[in-house]
Amino acid sequence: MPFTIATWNINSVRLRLPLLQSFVRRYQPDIICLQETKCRNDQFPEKAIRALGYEHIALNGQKGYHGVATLSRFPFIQTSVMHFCGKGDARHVTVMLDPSGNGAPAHIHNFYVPAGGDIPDPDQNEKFAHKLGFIEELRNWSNALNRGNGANILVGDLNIAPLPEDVWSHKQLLKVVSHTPVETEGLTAVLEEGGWTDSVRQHIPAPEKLYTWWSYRARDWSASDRGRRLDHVWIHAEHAEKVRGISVLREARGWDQPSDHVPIIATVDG
DNA sequence: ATGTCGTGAAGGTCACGA
Repeated sequence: MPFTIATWNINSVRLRLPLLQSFVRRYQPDIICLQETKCRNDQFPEKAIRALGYEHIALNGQKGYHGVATLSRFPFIQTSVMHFCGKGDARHVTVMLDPSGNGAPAHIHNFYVPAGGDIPDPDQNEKFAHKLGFIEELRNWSNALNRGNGANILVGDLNIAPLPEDVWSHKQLLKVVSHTPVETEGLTAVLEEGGWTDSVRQHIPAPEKLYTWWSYRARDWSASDRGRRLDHVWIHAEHAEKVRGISVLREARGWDQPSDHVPIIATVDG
């Protein structure tokens, strides 16, 4: 049986709990990977989320910033969190589950890569240095990953728009953090060396423009449409055909009190 | 392109991160 996985940078799970509830009622994903939950684990609205049908919740939160959570209708066989760049930042959680019960459990890796600040120079900007360091550690982790029998699926807000068609203007964003060559080449190296497939672009190929984030600062986000594709769904190439469909919920940017990111939903053969 | 958000600690607004 196919199952669905959503990834969504929700920009505060407590503020947007009503939005999460209406998202669930409308789309009923089996697994939801959230980023920027912005709360400690003991502040996470677990009861409300269990009431939505997600009995299994893996948390890696911290006060005020960052934070990831994976919500599931299926039980976890195992969960783990990693810390990158010698920091305690809450930017990763992996869950292992077996939706089809076929003994080949899937690993779902949920990431929130540092945004990287404004100046794209690691010598002038510690946040950009942190972002590059994080990508390097992600690459090492990905290259060393034990693949096992089941699929590995990597999702989240990677804060990098790798392709020219992943931003509203390739030329105008080459010096803007999220689309600089050192970032796009770094992320592409993680993808290629790790043997991953970019499932979103497999289903919605370039040169079609595709975005998952639009700034809050635009007067009219939809009319100006100056977006970036910062959120991703990857699967190892040998399992790529298991991803049957991808939908990027652009409409979610127009919901009341929206996140600046929209959800992506992947349908996966179990 | 500096416009808008969310959080936290104040303290009835601001600094910070995005």
